[in-house]
Order: sequence, then structure tokens, then C-alpha cells
Amino acid sequence: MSPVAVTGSRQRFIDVAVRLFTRHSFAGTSLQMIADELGVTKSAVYHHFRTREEMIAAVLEPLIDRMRASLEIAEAQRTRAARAEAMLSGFVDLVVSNQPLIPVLASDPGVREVLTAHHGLDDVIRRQVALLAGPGPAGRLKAGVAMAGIAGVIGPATMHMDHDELRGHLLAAGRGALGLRPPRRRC
Amino acid sequence: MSPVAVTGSRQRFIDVAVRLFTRHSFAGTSLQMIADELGVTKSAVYHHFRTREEMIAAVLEPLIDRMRASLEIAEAQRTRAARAEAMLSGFVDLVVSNQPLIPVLASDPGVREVLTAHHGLDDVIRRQVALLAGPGPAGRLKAGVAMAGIAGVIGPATMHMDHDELRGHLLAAGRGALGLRPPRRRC
Amino acid sequence: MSPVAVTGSRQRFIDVAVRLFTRHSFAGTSLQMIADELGVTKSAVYHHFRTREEMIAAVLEPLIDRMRASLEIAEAQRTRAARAEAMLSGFVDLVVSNQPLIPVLASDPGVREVLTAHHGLDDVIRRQVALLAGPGPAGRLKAGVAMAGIAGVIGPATMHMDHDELRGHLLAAGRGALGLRPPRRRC
Amino acid sequence: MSPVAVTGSRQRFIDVAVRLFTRHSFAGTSLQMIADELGVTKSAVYHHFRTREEMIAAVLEPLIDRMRASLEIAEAQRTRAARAEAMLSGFVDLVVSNQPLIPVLASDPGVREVLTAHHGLDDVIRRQVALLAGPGPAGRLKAGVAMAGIAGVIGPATMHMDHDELRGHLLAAGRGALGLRPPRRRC
DNA sequence: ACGTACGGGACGGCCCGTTTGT
DNA sequence: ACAAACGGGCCGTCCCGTACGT
Repeated sequence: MSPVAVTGSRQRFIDVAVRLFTRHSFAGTSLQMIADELGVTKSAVYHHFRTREEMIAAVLEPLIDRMRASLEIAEAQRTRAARAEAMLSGFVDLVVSNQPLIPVLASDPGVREVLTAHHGLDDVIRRQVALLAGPGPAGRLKAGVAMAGIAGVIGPATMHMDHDELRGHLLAAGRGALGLRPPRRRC
Repeated sequence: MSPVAVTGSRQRFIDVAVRLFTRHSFAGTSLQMIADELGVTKSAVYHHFRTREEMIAAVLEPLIDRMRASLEIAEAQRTRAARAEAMLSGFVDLVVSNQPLIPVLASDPGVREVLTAHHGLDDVIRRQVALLAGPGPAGRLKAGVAMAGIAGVIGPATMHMDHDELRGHLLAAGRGALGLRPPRRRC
Repeated sequence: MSPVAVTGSRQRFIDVAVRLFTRHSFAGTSLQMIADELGVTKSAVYHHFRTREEMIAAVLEPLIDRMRASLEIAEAQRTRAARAEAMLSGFVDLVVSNQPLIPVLASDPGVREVLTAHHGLDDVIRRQVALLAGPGPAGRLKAGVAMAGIAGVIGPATMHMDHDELRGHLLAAGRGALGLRPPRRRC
Repeated sequence: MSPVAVTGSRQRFIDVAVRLFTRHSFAGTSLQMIADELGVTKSAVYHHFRTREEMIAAVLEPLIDRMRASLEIAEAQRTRAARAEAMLSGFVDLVVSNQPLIPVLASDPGVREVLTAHHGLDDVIRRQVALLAGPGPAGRLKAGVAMAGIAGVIGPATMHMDHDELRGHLLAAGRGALGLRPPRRRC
């Protein structure tokens, strides 16, 4: 009807879902809570998402897609150092610019299960680790520490920090965990 | 009867609780599952722990106590570098030697809530961050990355690694994230 | 469909709740009993009343509202004797015409607690006693005896008596307990 | 052993039972609560009372026995007025001197059921009403109002009043409800 | 594009009472 | 004269999902 579309009433559901997932985690958020928050009934929710899994997918899929895109850019680099650096900074960028979603994705049991099943989340993670990791199990371990650390530190305390500053510190910490040297900037 | 003492039947409940919490997380483990695993009824569980909170407390309190002890040792060091180093290596030690409990403590929403309420978990964490952190918000951020990274990387993949090796790599990654130099060993 | 309107299916729940509360008291009536009586499941009950407190409130609130209305009429009288007389006869009217609800309201521990919390029941009672009572603790005591007596005598034995007759006897007993003279009827 | 008996440890159970029944009613008091209050386990309770019914009986039987005794004294009077007067004043005496037990006996659904079954409570009540009541249903009704009123007004507010004063007011209110004249005192 | 009504099932909590020891 | 351990069962709450109307 209207040319610009009314924000798609479906998007309103997603927005409040993100808010509630962030506050109470996925497992702690019932469809009833989402409906109540919007002042509608559960039926309205079910009209847009036929199951709970569809909800969490709708909320997190954009993020996963952006992760995959960033991942493919990194994989296209020529040297191993450049690939790791691109991977790391791309990851930090996504984390910083999607802070509310990060704890939902990272710290919720059951979310991983749903997402890995039909959306290839674990494939993405495997390739991320592969790019970041040096050789051997020690490399994968440090890559894991870096990613878990960067994602795990996100929370209420980081939500109000300046994005650029936050990005800088996370990059530095990640490089440190990985044992990488900071790259020379365009000189 | 049995010469070695019956281990207190209560301990049997804690043991299977740890196993199930590790496998399915706290929120994903019902009292019924614990009862079934032991071949008893929920009532038997209720006899030992009258609420779910009591269960998780009984499971994690020993770990928190050890954390506090390790923390106090670190706080007693004289130089700031020594305090940070003692804190980090004590933390890594505890993580490595209590791997099954770490994901339960770290990755489960609601567990934190219960533990911070009546057991001073957040006080412990605050003091840990204070010891690890350099000045300013950047310092606390890096301390958070280090701790979240070390705790967050624990999982099925690390469970079968050699403890000493694992400890070494985690220490290295933690020092890197914090920007610390490895200390000179008694020479 | 049906011309008379479907009575709102919610009202059907209230009706059987009243029946069962009258028969087994509030505390002695489980949601399961209500559901069984209607041939539905507990979920259906939950759909209309999310807690037991909501049920008892839905059942008794109309009565409390009528009590408040009758109370305010009595408070508007000019002489103290007229206020007491209006209060007493209004109370008796309500008791007689709501006999099934009276034991539920009066004789059930826990009901009072729920109703006083969010529905001002104790405020109503206090004002009722104030209207009935002469000065001093002795006055409040007699008012308490009168009200407790009138409400407490309701039961299976009174349920089948003629309403006008019942009303007359209760009024007489109440006046006696209070030490009031019967008012002269406009002659 | 000791000749005077150590208050009979059984009596300690009864004492706390009375306290808890008064505070939470019979139905709202679990064996566990009684055991906890005494710092023992439920087994200790079960050692003295094989079932919950035995507890409430042990608590209230003395009162019922005293009621029966007072009742038989009243029944032995020669005139109907003397019988009613003796009944009423005996009832008031018992109510005043056993205030904590009155709400337990009067206002708890299920208590009556237990007590009438094996202890003849309803027989006592029937005879009490017969003594107090004038002829016809109206008489029984007023007797019911008087007894329910006297018993029902007992509560926290009356607990701290002077016993003699309380007795006097209750007697007056009871006589009023019954339409009795105060008896001439031995002059 | 919703609301009304409900089924089926799980969960945490708590109860009463028994068995077995000591 | 107790304690430890447990069975069996009910209760209130709350969940996800469906069927059906409009």
C-alpha cells in the first residue's frame, strides 16, 4: 500500500524481541512477554513467526550474515597476517556495532543449538577460528580466548562507551591474546 | 558398614548435578533429570536441597571459595605487577583444574544472579578486575577481555588437553590481552 | 450466534468457582477441581485467571463493592443512631442476599489477606465498625460481635430460610448485641 | 525417670503447635514448620503424633472436654432461663480463657471435620444451641449469632484486654443477641 | 492481521507419611 | 527419642502451539 512501508509491523516484533532477549536472554523470554510488551496477544506473534526458533533466527540472522560477509572479505586477503588482521578487526567492528545482540548470541545455551542447526553458525565460527589461529592446538586455543574475550566483555558496562575507543581497546586486547603485532598503517 | 564411609549421600546428588549442569547448563537441568539420573524421585532431591538455588550454590560455592582464597593471596603481593601476575596465574589454575564447572558459572544467565545475591560473587569479580586492571576504563576493559576469554574458551575441546600445556597457553593469552610482560623466573 | 449472548465464557469459570469455594472453602478448592467441574484443563483456568488470587478477587470483588456502596450510604446519614441503623440493615441485606459468598469471605484464612492487600477490604471493615461502634473499646467489641455473629451464622441451615424472615431475625440479633433500640417506623 | 516429669517433651510439641496454628491456622501449618520451630526433624513429631489429625485433636481436645463439662453443668440447672444463662456465661468463660485456641477451632475449615468425626464436637455444639435457643428456628438462629459472634470477635485486638472486662462485654453482647434479661444477682 | 479459548505437558515446590537405622 | 533418606502425589504457575473465529 504505502510506498515506504509502515516499518513493517513485523519489524516492531523483532525490535521488542531484541530488547527482551537482551534483558532476559532468549531462554528467559516467553512469547507471552513479547506479546505483553507490545500490547497484543500471542496470536499476533504467531502470525509472524510460526515458532520460537523462527524468532531467534529472525533476530540473529542479519548478524550472522554480516559475520559471513566479513569473514569472506578476510579470507580473500593474500597473506596469513593480513587475513588474521582483517578477521579480527571485522569481528571487533561487528561486536561493537551490535552490542545488544552479542550476549544473546554468545551466552545463551540453546541459541547456539538452534542457529547451528539450520543457519551454519558453527561453520562460520570454525572458519573464523581457522583464520585467526596459528598452527596447532595452541593457535586455536588463543583464537578462542580472543573471540570469547571480545564477545564476553560486552555488557552494560560497555554499552555507553565511545564506539571508536571501544573498538581500539578490543583490537589491542585481541591482538595481545593472539600474539600479533599491530600492522603498519598505510605508509 | 562400608569401611571408607558412605561419602554422604548428599555428595552423590552434587556429583550428578555437576555432570548434568555441565552438559545441559543450569537452566536446562530440571530436578526431575537429576532424580532420574540417580534413580530416585524429586522428593529425594528436595530432601537435600529445598530449592534450586541451594543446588547451584552447593555446586559452585567451593569454587567461589577457592577463588576468594586465591584472590587474597594475590592481594597480599607487594608490587602491582606481582599482584596482577599472581591473580592471573591463580585464576588460570582454578579454571584449568575445574573445567567442568567453568561453563556453568560463566555462561549461564541466572546463575550469576543467584550467586551474586547471597554469596558475594560479584564482590570477588570486582576485586579480581581491580587487581588485573591498569588505570582507567581501558584497563578494566582489558581485564574483562582476559577473564572472559580464559573462562569462555573452556569447553569440550579443552577438556582433554594436557593441564600444564593448557595452563601455559592460557597464561600467555591472558598476559597478551592485558599487555603484560612475562615475569622473569627466579634467576 | 446464540441470541442471548454467550455470558462470556469467563463468567462460567466464576460461577463454578463460587460453587466450589462455598462447598470446600477457598483453600480447599484446587484449580484442578474447578477445571474438572467444567470438563476442561487447568490451562483453561489459567487463560482466564493467571493466579489464584485473581480468582478469589473476581469472585468476591462485586460483594466488596456492594459493601462499600452500602457503607457510603450509611455514612451519609445525619445522626449517629441513623448511621448505625443504616449500616446494620445494609450489612444484613448484603449478607442475606449473598449467602453462598459469606462463609468464603468470612471463614477462610488467607482470603482476608489477599483481599485486604489490594482491594481495601480492611478499610471497609474498619469503617463499618466505626459506624456501628459506640465509644471506647467496648463499643468496637460489640460491633465486632454483631458483625461476626451475623456473618458467622450463615451456613447450610440458613440457606433455605425465607429471606425476609431471616433478615428480620438477624437485624434483631444484631441490634441486641449492639444494645440498640429498634427505630420507630414512620408512624 | 524424674518423678515430676520434665514438662513431658510431648507438651513442648503441643505448645508450639498452638502458637503456629494460631498464627497460620491449622491447614496452613505443616509438620515441617512445627519441627523447624523446635529445631528437630519431622520424625520427632511423628514419634509423638502418628498423624496430623492426632495433633489437632491433642491441641483442641482439652478445650472440647472443658466445653462438655461446662455444658453439663448448664444442663443440670432447673429453669430454662438458668440453663441459658449458665450456658452463655460458661461459654464466655472458656472463650476468654482460651483465646489463642478459639480462632483455630472456629475459623478453620477441616478442623471441624476432624473434630466432629471422632470427638463429638458437633454433638456438643448441638446441645449448646439447644440450651441457648428459644423455640423455633428463630431461636436457633439467634443462638447461632450469639455464639458465632462471641467466638468470631476473638483476635489480636482482644488478646490484650483485661479478662474480666472482656468477659463482661461479651456476656452483655451475647445476652443482647439472644434477647435475654440480665439475671438478678443474689440479693 | 489479529483475538478467544483451550490442550498437553513440564517445572519447582511442598506436603504427609513410611522405612530403616542408632 | 530421635535422624536420615525417600516415595508418591498434588498444587500453582507457566510454557508452546493449535483451532477457530472475524
